[in-house]
Amino acid sequence: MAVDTAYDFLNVNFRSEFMPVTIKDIAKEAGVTHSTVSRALNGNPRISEATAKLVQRVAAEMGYVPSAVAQNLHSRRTKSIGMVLTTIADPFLARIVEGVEQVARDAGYSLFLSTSYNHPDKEINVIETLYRRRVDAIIIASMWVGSTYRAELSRIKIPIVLINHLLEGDGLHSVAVDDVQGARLAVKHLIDLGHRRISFVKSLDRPSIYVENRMEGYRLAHLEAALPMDPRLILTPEGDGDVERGKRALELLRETKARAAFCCNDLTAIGLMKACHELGVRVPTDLSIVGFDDLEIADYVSPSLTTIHQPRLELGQTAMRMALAMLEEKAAITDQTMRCQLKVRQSTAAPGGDSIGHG
Amino acid sequence: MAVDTAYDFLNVNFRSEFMPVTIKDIAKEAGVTHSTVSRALNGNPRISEATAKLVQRVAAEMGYVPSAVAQNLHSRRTKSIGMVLTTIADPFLARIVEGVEQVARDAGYSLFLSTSYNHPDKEINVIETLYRRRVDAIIIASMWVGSTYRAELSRIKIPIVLINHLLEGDGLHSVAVDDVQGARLAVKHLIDLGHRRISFVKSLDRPSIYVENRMEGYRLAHLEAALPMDPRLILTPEGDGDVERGKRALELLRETKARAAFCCNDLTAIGLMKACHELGVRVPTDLSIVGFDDLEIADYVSPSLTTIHQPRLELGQTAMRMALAMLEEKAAITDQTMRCQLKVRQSTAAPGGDSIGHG
DNA sequence: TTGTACGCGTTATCAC
DNA sequence: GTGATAACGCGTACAA
Repeated sequence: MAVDTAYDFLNVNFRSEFMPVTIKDIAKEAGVTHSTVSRALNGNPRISEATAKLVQRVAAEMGYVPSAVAQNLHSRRTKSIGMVLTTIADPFLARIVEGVEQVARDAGYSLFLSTSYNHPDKEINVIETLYRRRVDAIIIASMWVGSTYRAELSRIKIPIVLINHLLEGDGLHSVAVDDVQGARLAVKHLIDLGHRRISFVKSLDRPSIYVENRMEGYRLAHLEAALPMDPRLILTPEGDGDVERGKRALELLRETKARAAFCCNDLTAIGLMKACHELGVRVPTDLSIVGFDDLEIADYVSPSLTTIHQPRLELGQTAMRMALAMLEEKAAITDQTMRCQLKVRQSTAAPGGDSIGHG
Repeated sequence: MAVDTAYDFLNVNFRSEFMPVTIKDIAKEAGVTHSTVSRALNGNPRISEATAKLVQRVAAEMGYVPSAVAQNLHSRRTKSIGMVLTTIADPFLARIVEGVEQVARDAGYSLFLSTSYNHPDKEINVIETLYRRRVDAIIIASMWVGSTYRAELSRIKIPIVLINHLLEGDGLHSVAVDDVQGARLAVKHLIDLGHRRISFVKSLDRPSIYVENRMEGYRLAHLEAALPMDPRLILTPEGDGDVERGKRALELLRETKARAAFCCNDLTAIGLMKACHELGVRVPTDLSIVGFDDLEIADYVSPSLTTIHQPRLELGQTAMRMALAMLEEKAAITDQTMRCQLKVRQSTAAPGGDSIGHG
């Protein structure tokens, strides 16, 4: 491997095949000092045209690539930001990451990605690791941290931005979607269609803050329409994963005589739709279904799913921009909350015919 | 901001609120040298119990977190690996990333993620950036690099693993799925069901190597069954995105009198299914459909999609293990190719009734 | 057992 | 214009 193994033991003038070229190597080759090399490569004006050219040529020939590690040590900035998520495979998060990455890259930042798998201990662990690596800021799109580890978080002396997890104070900032408004939109849509018995299908995959907020939206929509709420319409199916719970929801639904269901998220809605297909319940004729999230998949299923659009890409972009603003110590940063949008597709319609309870 | 602004101009004994604690700070506080601190914190045995305890206590009190940057500079290893993908939002890639991340994390490595958006220049750019950051290895699940930039790649003197892009020689290694075998499985399944006119729906989102291989599997399956191939059955729908092209495929299919379609990937298949639903073509009664990839979504649509399972998680895990092996300079690394599996679901059945061309 | 000195690869501040 | 030299934060031979 070594080019010069004979002098290996001297640990001098020695280059292994895998050791990157350094400015010292270039200096030796070009017959100048390493500081001259540094200047030549960084376009320092007070340097002779000749040596500049020479150094640059030698550097290119030797395939020199500067070490960001060394630069970071000096500048005390890594130009990298850490992102923690529950899991990358979550289609909801993927698009958020994309937004973060876009803005980060345009600003010259790289992205450290790590997952916590919804395990609180792992999550705080991951954050510590990111801090060791001296990322300039951390963006968290994970569920536990905010609520469980505020004390630990306050020890981390770098900007932290939480996504979809509003928290006030302590220098923690966040960007989130307005769940209440979104849910209200969804339920209002069903009410406008003429539905009067609308079920709310809860999901348990995410912490209750979501469910609570969306439930609140459900309540407000009823209030506005002066529609009474029946607690029996609030469903909490058991099962492994959102889709499975969505499937299970159909049995529960049959007993409620509801003709419309607002599901806590798209995956739950899709599970419910699948159960409908298998048991011959027609969507939307027999049952109207609304989801929440607007995953890509919502447009792929048949019938396509009416749902609440979360600006996920923008969520990520905004979070990263907020982190950048904090790094530049701009004016006071204010938490952002973004509005949702109703996407009417094919899974909702006016009620007609018999209820599924008697179908 | 500064704790001690009065001495700011001296640039000595000065700690800003955002400067992380260093071992020197601890040393000063504990009345020892920084090397003693280093030893105490790293569990060096030859150090007095008393000072060890003291240093550790002070370190904890000051909230010391070692700088990986400085450690890396010394060890010349960053314990991080870089991963480049076309886009994070691709559900196919997401699961691969998950596999990589799992193995990486268990081995104490962090993951740098960057995207190339299928833009060759951006891709080589991204790789250079990763190399500057001195990642220990690079894993590429992107399409262009291997074919277009072999010369540039050979300059990067760290282990590189390609996913789903077999390339021989030059120290480049790869792990890939056996597309030919997978496609063969898919088409054989349709033939076994009794189909004799099977369409192959191409997709253009990915480089031709995939299409070629899957086409080859299609050919082999026909050969084995002594079934003649009709070139008119090879469809290349135009459109923006796999799903859209899948939809467009239906018009083309109607002219072929085919009763079965093997789609190049799941998204194309799902587009086709959607078009079928909209135009009243029954799946699988009128048309059997097989996809390729086994995305999560394949199980969510109705009817669920018969497809070829790619071990995506394992693909990522294997790639990362291969990178680790190369880092440890184990015995010669051999490229891996993994087998696919047929997942029979609801979108395929024996042909019956009229063809969709006359429906 | 602990302190001193040096190196890791860069940048920056001095001199000359 | 260029060469020493220090510094960034940490680890570690060597000396004491």
